[in-house]
Amino acid sequence: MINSIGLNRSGSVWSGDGKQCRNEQKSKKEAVCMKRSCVADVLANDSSKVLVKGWVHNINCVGKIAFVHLRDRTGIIQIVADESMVRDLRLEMSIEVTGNRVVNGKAPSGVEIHAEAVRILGTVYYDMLPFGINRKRINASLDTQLDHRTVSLRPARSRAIFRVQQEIEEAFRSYFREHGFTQIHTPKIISSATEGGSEMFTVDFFGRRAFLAQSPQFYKQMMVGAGFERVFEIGHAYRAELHNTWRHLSEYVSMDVEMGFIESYEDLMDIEEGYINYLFRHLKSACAAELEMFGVSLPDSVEIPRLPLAEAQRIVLEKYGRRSPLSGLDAEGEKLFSEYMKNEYGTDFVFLTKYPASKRPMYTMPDPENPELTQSFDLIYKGLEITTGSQRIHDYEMLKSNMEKFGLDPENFRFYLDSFRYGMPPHGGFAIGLERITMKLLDLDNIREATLFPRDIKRLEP
RNA sequence: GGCCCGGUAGUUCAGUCGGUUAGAACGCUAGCCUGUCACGCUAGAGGCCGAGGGUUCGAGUCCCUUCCGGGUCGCCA
Repeated sequence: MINSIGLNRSGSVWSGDGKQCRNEQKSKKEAVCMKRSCVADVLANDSSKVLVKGWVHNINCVGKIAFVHLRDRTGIIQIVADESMVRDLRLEMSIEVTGNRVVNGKAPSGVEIHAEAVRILGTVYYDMLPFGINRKRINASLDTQLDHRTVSLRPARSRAIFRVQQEIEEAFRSYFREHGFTQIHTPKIISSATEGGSEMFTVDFFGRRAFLAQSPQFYKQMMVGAGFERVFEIGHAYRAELHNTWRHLSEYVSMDVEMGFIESYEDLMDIEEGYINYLFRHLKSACAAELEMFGVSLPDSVEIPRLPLAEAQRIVLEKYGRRSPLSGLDAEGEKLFSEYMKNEYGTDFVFLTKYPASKRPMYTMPDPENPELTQSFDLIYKGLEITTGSQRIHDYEMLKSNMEKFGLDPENFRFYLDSFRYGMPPHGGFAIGLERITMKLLDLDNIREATLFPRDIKRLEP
């Protein structure tokens, strides 16, 4: 049943001739008493009269009959109303609608609401939306979308990325807790560089020079030594590097792991491989709809090949004629090598091991067979490095002399080094870039899509 | 930061050899249309061509500077 009701700017309901009429008063009263239903519930559950709240996703008038698509966090439903009832609606207003739930094959989702009353809850103040968001894809550049983040996140597809990201984090937390790890939070304002120093943000800390942590490295190692044995942290890391690429952020979420009493760095790869398998199982049940939205199907189990970096470099050179830098593979090399692994072994993942000592931080354990190399690894996923890890040096004297070998003054790392004087066990760890794994899992083109408010060399707002 | 490419309507883009009043699609506004779902039809509004300087009778178009964006390298998750 469709009534002729107009709306004034303040959002109250009036009849067409300006007199508030009894029926509408009644339905407004009902709206106040009724409990709000989410769109997904209305679609799923059989109930005659409903109250829904959400945003105006689309308005489409055919003669005197109006089709308004209302979007809330759970979905989109079609509202059918008289054209006069929705005359004052504009896209993206927040509204509430009371009406009758009707099963109708002609409705996009099979169910629609025949409106009795429409009320504006939150009006809009724009001449023009910055870009359309009610089509299959947003037709605006990523940069434009990021400038208007509260608009670009509105389509379900945009928000689905962060639902998946939440579950990646959730799986990380539950997997490592199940394996005896303790979640920690370490300081982000720190006094010294962990691995270099040039790429850190400086902070004025009450007149002293401080830095934003580029990694929780020192502190997570110290917590292994402090008796936790196994720790993990999910927190921001900061990099002041002067690059602007699809895979870099100045502020990103690092999922860090550090594990004591290991036999070798193989233990670290074992546990990370376990996490990847756990994660995929978790996502398949927790995010089935989101994965489908992105056309992603995950394997039931993943076995990750491990091979030395030098071997990968040789393959990239021999198969693709591309020379690699000493430090590893460049972006193109990582892509080519991932292609090779996909074709030869049918896997999206590969552990590259034994990076050269000169290209790894001073705390990395050298390879006993070749001191030029290290007990280290990267995890490459779909052509992108998503993890760096290694066994660490746990002997005080060895660590101290390695610092000197790297041209660093051990005095500058006193607080870190001192913690190695009290029986530090053999240990190691790794970190997974949360936005990177999210991006690759959903086959996104740019890491900024997997970040609510990305920070990069050019972007400090919003 | 180095190198390469770009910046034209709200958005995404076209714009020939430097030459009249700068175009399209979507979006927006008004009107018509009772089952739309990329609705349809008619009309309309919307531009300091990123900014600044230069060459020229004349610059969206050529040159310089600068800002912004895309790619890439070193580095990294």
